[in-house]
Amino acid sequence: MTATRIVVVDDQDVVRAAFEVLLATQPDFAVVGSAAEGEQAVRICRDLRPDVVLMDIRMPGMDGIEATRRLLTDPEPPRVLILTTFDLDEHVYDALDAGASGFLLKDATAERLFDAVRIVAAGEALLAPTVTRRLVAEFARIRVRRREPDAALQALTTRETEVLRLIAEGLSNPEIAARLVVGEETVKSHVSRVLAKLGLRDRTQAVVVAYESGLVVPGDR
Amino acid sequence: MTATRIVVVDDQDVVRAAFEVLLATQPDFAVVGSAAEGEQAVRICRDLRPDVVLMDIRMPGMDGIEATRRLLTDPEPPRVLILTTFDLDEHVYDALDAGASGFLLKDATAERLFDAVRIVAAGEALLAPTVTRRLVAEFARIRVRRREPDAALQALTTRETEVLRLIAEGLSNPEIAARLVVGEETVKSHVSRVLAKLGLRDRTQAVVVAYESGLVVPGDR
DNA sequence: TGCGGCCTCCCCCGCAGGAGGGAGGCGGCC
DNA sequence: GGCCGCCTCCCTCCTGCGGGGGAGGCCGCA
Repeated sequence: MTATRIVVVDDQDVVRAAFEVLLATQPDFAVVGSAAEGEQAVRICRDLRPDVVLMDIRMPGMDGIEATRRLLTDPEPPRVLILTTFDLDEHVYDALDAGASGFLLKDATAERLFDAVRIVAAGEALLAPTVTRRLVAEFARIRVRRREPDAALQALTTRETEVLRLIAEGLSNPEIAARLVVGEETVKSHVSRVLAKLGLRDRTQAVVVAYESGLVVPGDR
Repeated sequence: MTATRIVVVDDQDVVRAAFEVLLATQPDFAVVGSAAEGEQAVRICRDLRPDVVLMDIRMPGMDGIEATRRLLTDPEPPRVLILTTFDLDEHVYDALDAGASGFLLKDATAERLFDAVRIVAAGEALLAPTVTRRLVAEFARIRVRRREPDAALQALTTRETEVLRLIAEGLSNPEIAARLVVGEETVKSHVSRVLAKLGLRDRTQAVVVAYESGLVVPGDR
């Protein structure tokens, strides 16, 4: 098996050199190039086609996030391993969005760095636990909501739920009546019962409940 | 530095034995125990206090997900590395939710397994790229919406946006007036201008726009 | 200096929408 | 058979909201 081809991107010469030396101690790694800035990194990777790019975020000129985004547009992009000083860095999510495969704190041990590069090169993703926790938390939030709308909504009849959903589309009573092909009076009594059952004052609050309960999900229309 | 203490949980004796032998080849690993089922795994971990648990998902009796959940209730829980046969396994998200630190395909190479254990032991999280991609995609969906609500909303002044946000909380005009410490008439004119600028008929539609545009995100309250 | 945008407050008007009743038809369940 | 829940429709009352004006004060910009 051939060595993992690596490019190091960091604006600080010392840091860059340190990583290069460190990585060179591993027989299965080959540092094929380096860059001090995003624009340069993109150009170099286009030529050298590394397997993994160690990418600093904060750099003069094009930053690591944008560089990552550019790199990922390539049909056969390298894996990008982001190096951050603080793992709570705001940019972490932007980097994920840009397509980074992982994060590593700059103060990680050499062994950790080696493991990380190998993991990322193999196509896995590596995340700091705090990041994962937040990601998972966000994700769990969506899923939980998606499977069980909300206790209170269970009290509604199918027709009432239907009406609530239409309210949450911003329809007026006459419009809902037209949509359901019933009289407006009918709609009004449905609406009244929905509000009563949910303990709400007006249809505006009903819309809020519809969204917050997960009965209606943004973007589903 | 002491060896990483590992417990292997898998209902198939052969698999369990294979992992034990494999892990034993590494000087920095120490397999301290194993279990064939969730209940047993929880009990064993309580006594042996391993650093990492290699956990199969599908098992008779208590499955890996539930076992993970139980293990994580411990004040100083072990890191759980889930072993799946297919990384598209439905349970992946449940496992993340339960607190697993990572996933590994059972057909991974020995080196990958070793790296994975070390990574997880160090407190990082390891995810298969497909899982990460889906997680990040979900997450990005939320964020994208969060940073750039919508073109039309840009036309609103800060005060108008503020009012829209309060409308989207289900507040009436008098309530908004109280909240902003201004007259109700003021609120009415703000509301009117919001509706006019966004081309809406009533506040109900304004709530819909607030959610659909991402100005307001379900669960943020 | 004047202009324009924003926030503030005020007026009148019309109406959709919500409260609070009642009532009939239909289906399922006991 | 009788009861009950759901869907349907009807009535009155009235208030909250939105439309359509106007107006004054403040600030930033030209």
